[in-house]
Amino acid sequence: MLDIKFIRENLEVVKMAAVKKKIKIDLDRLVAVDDARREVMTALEAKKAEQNRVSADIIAADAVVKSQLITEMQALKTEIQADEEKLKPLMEEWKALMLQVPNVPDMSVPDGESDADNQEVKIWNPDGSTERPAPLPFPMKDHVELMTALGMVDFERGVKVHGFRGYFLTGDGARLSWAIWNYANDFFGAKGFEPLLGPSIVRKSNLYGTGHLPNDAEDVYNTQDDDYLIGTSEVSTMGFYADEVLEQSQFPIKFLAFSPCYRREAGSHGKDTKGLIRVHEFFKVEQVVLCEASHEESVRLHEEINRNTEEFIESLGIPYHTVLNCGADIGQGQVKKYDIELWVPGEKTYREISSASYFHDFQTRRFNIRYKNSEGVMHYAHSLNCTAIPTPRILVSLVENFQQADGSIKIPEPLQKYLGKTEIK
RNA sequence: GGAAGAGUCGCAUAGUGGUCUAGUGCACCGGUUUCGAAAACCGGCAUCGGGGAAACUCGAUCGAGGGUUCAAAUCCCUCCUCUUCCGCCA
Repeated sequence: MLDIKFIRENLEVVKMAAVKKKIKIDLDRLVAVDDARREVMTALEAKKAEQNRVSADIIAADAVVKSQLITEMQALKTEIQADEEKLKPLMEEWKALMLQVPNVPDMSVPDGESDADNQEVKIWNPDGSTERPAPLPFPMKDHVELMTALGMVDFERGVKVHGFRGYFLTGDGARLSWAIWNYANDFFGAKGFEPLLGPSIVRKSNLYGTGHLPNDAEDVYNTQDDDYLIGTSEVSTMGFYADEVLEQSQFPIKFLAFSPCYRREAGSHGKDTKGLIRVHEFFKVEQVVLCEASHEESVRLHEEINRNTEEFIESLGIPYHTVLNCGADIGQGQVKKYDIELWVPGEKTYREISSASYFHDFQTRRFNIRYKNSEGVMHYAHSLNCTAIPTPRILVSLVENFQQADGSIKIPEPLQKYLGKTEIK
């Protein structure tokens, strides 16, 4: 949500933002509706002021004058009701349009038509080279073959129980997941993140707050009670402080949230039909940050949380690159986004593992999360988030990159103590 | 799932149709006093929206949304949340 005042005063900037993000919205219509809304509101408020004034007279008046005034007010009431009826459809259209307005992307966000236009800003390899990794020096297996052979995953029974994209993690697949979660908790905990386990069934309002609704409705599961399953713990974590006034001294607030994540993956039925890359239900450890309303602070923390995840991946020794997402590949509320993508030898390409975004006050306006600064002035906080680690997707790169010629998997050093062994075979 | 009670400004509370421009206490901020502090006293102290250069002004907000009324914190309806009790349950 942007401030209507900002939209009116910077209309061309917001129009450019919509073009850059490939979002279709009629901003001239919004301004016209806002004009009409203001006009009706001004007339309505003048009538209410009159009503309030005469109300005071009615109390003091004698019986004759009183009944006369009441008759007058009955007529005024009809007019007020008529204005309110006029205002209703205007407000509905106004709100619907306001929910569509994109946040303005940062100057540094490149133009582009799709994720193919994201800019690679970094390539990292354990050996220090900055080239794409070479093929493995032996006939390699993909993660489906590897993990099935090692009893780490059971797709057949997963599909039997859940259907398309169903899976069970079994044996060392499950153990490795626990090891990753525990390692992530320690790793990010050492960076000042406070663990948070919250609801994964939430009220609709939280998805409007994060910006997942109204635009991504088809990708979200809901329940017969009109509650929704979260696609990321960002949703419930942002809701944590909804409608609250925080202290500036609390900032930056850093949560490490962990939750199951549910995504319908509508519109991607044909993609990634095998394996653990794209599933309906997964788990994710997520960095969620609230800070003071300062662009510089948002930028600083954005770089920081993205770097946190890079460091986590580096500690595991998995080749990755980082991309700066282009305008078409960043969400409605996001100002700027980096994706970290891990090398998947079986596909000879990088696959997204993490997404770091900042929103300025786009989300906190919708959630009504504010704080008083040192001068006692109320501000909306800024919000950011970045994936710490998703499972099981991380397993794909992990097992494929660490596979040995004999089909066993070497375990990265930091995970060994959490898993209790140095290899899976 | 059932029953009863409750939701008022950061906190605690008053307020059963018009004198509520929502009172009071605490907390907080400024001042007087003091060597300094405490206490006391004086003053300030919600948010959002419209108009205005500003002083200011108008409106909205008493959990949310509707309704009754000339007029609603107050009456009615629906919903949400919390508390207590019963039932069920990990």
